[in-house]
Amino acid sequence: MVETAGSAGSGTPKAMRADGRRNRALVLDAAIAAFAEAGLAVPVHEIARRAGVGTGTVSRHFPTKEALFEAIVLERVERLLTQSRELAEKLEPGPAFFEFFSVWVREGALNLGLAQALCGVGYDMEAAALRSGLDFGGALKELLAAAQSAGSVHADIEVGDVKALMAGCLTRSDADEPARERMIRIVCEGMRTSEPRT
Amino acid sequence: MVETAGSAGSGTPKAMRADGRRNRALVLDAAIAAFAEAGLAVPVHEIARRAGVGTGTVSRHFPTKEALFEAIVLERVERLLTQSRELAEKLEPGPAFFEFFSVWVREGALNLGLAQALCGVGYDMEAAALRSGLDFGGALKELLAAAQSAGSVHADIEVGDVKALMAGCLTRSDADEPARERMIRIVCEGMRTSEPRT
DNA sequence: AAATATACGGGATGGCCGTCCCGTTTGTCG
DNA sequence: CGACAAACGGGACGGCCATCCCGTATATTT
Repeated sequence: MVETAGSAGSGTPKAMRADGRRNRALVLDAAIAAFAEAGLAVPVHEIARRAGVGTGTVSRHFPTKEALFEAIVLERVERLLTQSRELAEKLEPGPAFFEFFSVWVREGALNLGLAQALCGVGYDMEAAALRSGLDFGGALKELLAAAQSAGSVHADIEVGDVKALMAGCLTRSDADEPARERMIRIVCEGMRTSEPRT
Repeated sequence: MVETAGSAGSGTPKAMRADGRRNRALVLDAAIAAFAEAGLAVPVHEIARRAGVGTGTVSRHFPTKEALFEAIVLERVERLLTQSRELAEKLEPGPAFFEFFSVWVREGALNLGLAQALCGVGYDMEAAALRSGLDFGGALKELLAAAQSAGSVHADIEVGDVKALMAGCLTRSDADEPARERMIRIVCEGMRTSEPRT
């Protein structure tokens, strides 16, 4: 299940009806599952069906399909950004950067919707995130710069390169877990200045 | 411009009218440009408009949008496969493999349609190619196996990994040429057993 | 328990797009 | 030059889908 409160946490505007909260949560859960499996392409109709509600109920809680998608994706982005901040504190710059990369790929791989958001397929996640005060690009930029200053990552690599390769590791239909790890390793080794090779 | 003949080169079934050939070529050219820019998402109407013909003319020459897309993509795939066969003869296994990878990425980067075909976005290029006797997967597999036998590429890497990473280097909206080369280098270095670093 | 606002469902609406059709035009051959 | 088939154009059709609307059902309040 998911948080049961109203959309924006600005006070309690009026107190929601109980079935309202319940259905909202049902829709969110159904949407999370549906988007994870089929990405943005899933019809709203289908989400409503899964949630066991009418399409009107979906529309009322989330005015557009994009709004629903965004609510879900941004929540996940926020969690991952928090995680990345912790990484930056606990680890050396190099490992922090590589771990950040791996975490995002692993998470995105379980979630077609997030992967599409990261790849910018039909939805500009970064812009939406920025609108909500979540600076994905900035976080990546900092970790990359630190890792480069520490000499762990080739100096000529740019943020966009990393994002694209991240997306690359996600754009795979038959991604079983070992395959994903191999791809992560390939890209990380390619970015690394020295080569430990496991 | 493009080849002006009828679809399958099996003899001359009936002799096409001159305007027929001309319009067919116009449609192909327009479609090549449109698919390269916008990928499969481009509406057939738009292709017709660009070609300066009616939508009916497009439909008549190519019964479905997919058929048109396929005609274009497979022609390019064929050329690239020929090129890859030449690489396999002229170069050592390792360099041949890396060059193959680079060539496909460079080519695909100029062509959103081809990139989508490679990534399997809404169209299974490999299956279509196989139907036409073009074995993309097989060619890649051979080059990879040879490079691995020669010890140039990590032994645990699989064909699917390479395809996915190839796709990854293509899934980038803001791909200027140096960025593309950086990504190619990153991935190739990551796959390579020893690390020359330029 | 009655009153009222809130939420529900799912059909109606409108837009987009691929494909097909048919009245009209035009190239080709005798 | 005349006749005929080939090709054209673009409107019609049908399917898909997001969004909106409104009569009905129900939670909440007094």
